[in-house]
Amino acid sequence: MNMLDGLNPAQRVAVQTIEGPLLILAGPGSGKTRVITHRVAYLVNTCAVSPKRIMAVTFTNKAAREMRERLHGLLGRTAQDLSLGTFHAICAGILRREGKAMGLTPSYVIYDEADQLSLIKRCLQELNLDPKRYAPKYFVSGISACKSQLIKPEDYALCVNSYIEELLQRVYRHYQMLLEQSQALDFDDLLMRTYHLFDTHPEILRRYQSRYLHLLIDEFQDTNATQYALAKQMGGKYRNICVVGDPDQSIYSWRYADLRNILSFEKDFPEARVVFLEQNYRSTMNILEAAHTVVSINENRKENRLWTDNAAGLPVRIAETYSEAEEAQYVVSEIATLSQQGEARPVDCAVMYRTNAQSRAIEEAFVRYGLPYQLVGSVKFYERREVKDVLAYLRLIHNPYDSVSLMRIINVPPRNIGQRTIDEFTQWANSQAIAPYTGLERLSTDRTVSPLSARATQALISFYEMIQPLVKKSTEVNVVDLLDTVLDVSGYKAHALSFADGEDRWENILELRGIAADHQQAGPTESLSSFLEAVALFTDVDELDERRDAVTLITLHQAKGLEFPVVFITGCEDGLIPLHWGTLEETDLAEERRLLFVGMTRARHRLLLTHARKRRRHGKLQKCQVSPFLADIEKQLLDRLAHRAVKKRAPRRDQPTLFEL
DNA sequence: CGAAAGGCTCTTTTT
DNA sequence: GAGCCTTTCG
Repeated sequence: MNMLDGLNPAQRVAVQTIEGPLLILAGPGSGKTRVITHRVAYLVNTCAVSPKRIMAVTFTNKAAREMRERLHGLLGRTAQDLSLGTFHAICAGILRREGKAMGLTPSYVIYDEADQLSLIKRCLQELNLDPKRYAPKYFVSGISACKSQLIKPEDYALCVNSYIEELLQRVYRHYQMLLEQSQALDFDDLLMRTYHLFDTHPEILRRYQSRYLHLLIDEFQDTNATQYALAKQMGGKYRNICVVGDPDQSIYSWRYADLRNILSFEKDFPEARVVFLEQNYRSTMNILEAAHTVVSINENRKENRLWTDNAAGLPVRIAETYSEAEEAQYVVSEIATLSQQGEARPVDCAVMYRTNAQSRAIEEAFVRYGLPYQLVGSVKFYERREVKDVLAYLRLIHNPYDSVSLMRIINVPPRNIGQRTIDEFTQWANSQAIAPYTGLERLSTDRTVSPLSARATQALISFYEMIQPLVKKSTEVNVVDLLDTVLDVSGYKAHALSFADGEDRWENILELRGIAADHQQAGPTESLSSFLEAVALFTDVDELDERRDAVTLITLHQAKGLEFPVVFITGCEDGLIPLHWGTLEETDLAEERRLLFVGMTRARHRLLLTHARKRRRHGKLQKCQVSPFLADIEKQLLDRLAHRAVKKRAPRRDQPTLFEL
């Protein structure tokens, strides 16, 4: 099969330019995915490059999985040999194999944001800082900012300018110390520590550099400085680095993605070739024009003028509603009508919003109408209490130094280890400069060292004596058996079931058990490891099920990379799009425009933008104005529906409510 | 010492 | 409106 079939000239150049650095600027709907997969297939089939020598980096796990599936179709079994995943997943693997060189155990655990937050709180406590005065979240994001730019605590010490920065420096240093003690890495560490591993161990870097003949990075506009530095390291030998992205779709600067990466790629690699993919195959001309207007207002853009052969299509609709409830009704009734008329099935439709909080009203309307829907990532599975608890047991068993997990479950279910006991115990462990688990170990060998009452000491020792045999067992049995034993021995099963919603909790635990069952390939330790790693890096977009005939409810951010025949963007109001909150931080209007651009360009045939006059926010009813971003769109592209007209289309809810806004 | 109830604050986007 | 923390009660 010829890998160039069905590609336009620009796409062919993007596939065939395999020597040296290459920048592919790919607008929305320009066949980017096709180009990337065909490029990899071209390298393997036509240029005889071994799949083992190709690394492709995607933004989400889902994108990685889909790419592997497509490549499996083009290449067959050998697609398994490609290194394909997110930066985080790839780095997690490298550190699993090579971390020993810098004192990292292969059973290290990955801390998610909740774990980070709880560790930060512990830092504040140990540094005698009042968490009410200094928001823990501030430190989480400050540390993340540092790590995204390869700034270590000692580097940061050099550029401290204010008291709060001084505090950040101290918290950062302490936090890193605790992470190390816990043999744990946060998301940013996965990247930063891989960079430092390569930086301090040239022999390891050389191995990876020599292995990867070709490097391909997707969604390059949303990479941070650390990720770019990693790419330069790994591609340093052959310089066959191909980056794909679109500056207009950069929407993660709040996560410290750095647009400069893509804007200055040509300066960093003067020999780079640049390919523009400007033909859009996805959207109607009206949709494309309207979306372009929104983003074209931005200054300092790299103009990428999209065009399409598609028909003008329907005008973009802007509909005003009275309240968010009416907005939701309108959306649902429009979808119901389209569905009845056979114009679109529910699965063809997506409802997008800026904040997750908005999904609630929409969801209610779907329930009321009995229309099937699929909510992406709102009640996050891996954030459920019971799921986190059970995972904490497994993590602790896998890596007993993991102090966050230990603290989480030491008294869950209740086993008479109260806050006071915990505080005194931690203080004692800290004074001995040992990890909490080591402290438990010591107490059990010699309880006379205990600073606590005999009763408290006994409770701690009992906990240790429950966990320790499980640690041994974890190297002998598979994940599912281990999980079953944990649920039994710890009393967690009974604990979960004892709640009013116990059945639901147990269901979730069983679901987790099912996921664990998928990881039983290798030996016990490896499968536990791979299960915990997969779980840590999993995100909610990953579970979007395209086979169900249901409407997708999704945030604008999560919608990146997806497409739907019919798209609703709700809450197109000043304050929501663009989002602005208290006085704390400034709104990046350019990024807000890009976000709306991303949302609009997800639509193939129909695009409907809705805004409400009144909306509940922060528990208060607020008056809302239409988003200023819509003002510049030319009138002939639009079909404006005033509130009165909307009301006729959106029949009243079939159940009476107490308060009509 | 631990559990339950009430008061408090804070509300963006996610690997 | 929700989750977190503190207070109160057992």
